[in-house]
Amino acid sequence: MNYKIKSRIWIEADNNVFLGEGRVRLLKAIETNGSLSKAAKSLEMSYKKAWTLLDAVNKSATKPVVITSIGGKNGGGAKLTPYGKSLITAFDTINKGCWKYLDKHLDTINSI
Amino acid sequence: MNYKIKSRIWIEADNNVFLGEGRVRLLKAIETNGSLSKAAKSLEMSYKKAWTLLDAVNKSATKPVVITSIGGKNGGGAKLTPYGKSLITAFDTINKGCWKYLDKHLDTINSI
DNA sequence: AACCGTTATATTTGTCAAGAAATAACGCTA
DNA sequence: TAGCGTTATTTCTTGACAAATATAACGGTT
Repeated sequence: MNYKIKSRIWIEADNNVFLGEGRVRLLKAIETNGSLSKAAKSLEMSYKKAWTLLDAVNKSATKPVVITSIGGKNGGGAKLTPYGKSLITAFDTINKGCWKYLDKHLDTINSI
Repeated sequence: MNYKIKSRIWIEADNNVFLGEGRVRLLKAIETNGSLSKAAKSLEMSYKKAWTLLDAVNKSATKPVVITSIGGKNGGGAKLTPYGKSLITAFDTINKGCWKYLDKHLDTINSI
């Protein structure tokens, strides 16, 4: 049997979790749907859970990541800032690089 | 403020977690103490939790990792096999390399 | 002013995992 | 055979986290 190496990476700010895989997934869904409630639905997650995650992201970020608005033509919405989009890209790049590194070193384990 | 990137890696066998940071810490304590109960005490962990962890490791390993014995001169004990020792070393090496990789790419985040 | 689809928030309920405690089994020693 | 220090296992409790529910607030539209 062969082993597999898995990993989780996350970004902390001031000892609080700022961005992780789940939060990035949520940000991507917000970008796609333009609204927090639709994003939550698309991820089969409760609105409250999504809201709590997003709140945590916004509270620990150094610059705005998502802009939300209440009321108006379509009831409101949520939109990523350019900073938010850059964060997603950077996170994904680093994460994929990490997987690649681990894949490269898997034989260290399997050949013991 | 600067962000930090953190990570967790673990090894899976057949879709079950086999080795992670906590289990490696336990294996190291077993190596040091020669007994599971003493290892648990040194990590301020209940004996049962330690036993459950070790049981999971032994069940998903392809070769014996720890040999335990009941009764006898000193009541029994737990001892790492050479395979177990090699696993610890390999895990630590890969883990440190992963941290190094992430450190190297942290500025990607901080410079956005 | 009533309505709609949002964001925002509090409260309650349910679930699951960690922890504690108790007990059995084992094999050497004296 | 009684005692000792282990490993091994079951049962019960507790506490934290997840989920569900309810409600308020907002600002355009009709």
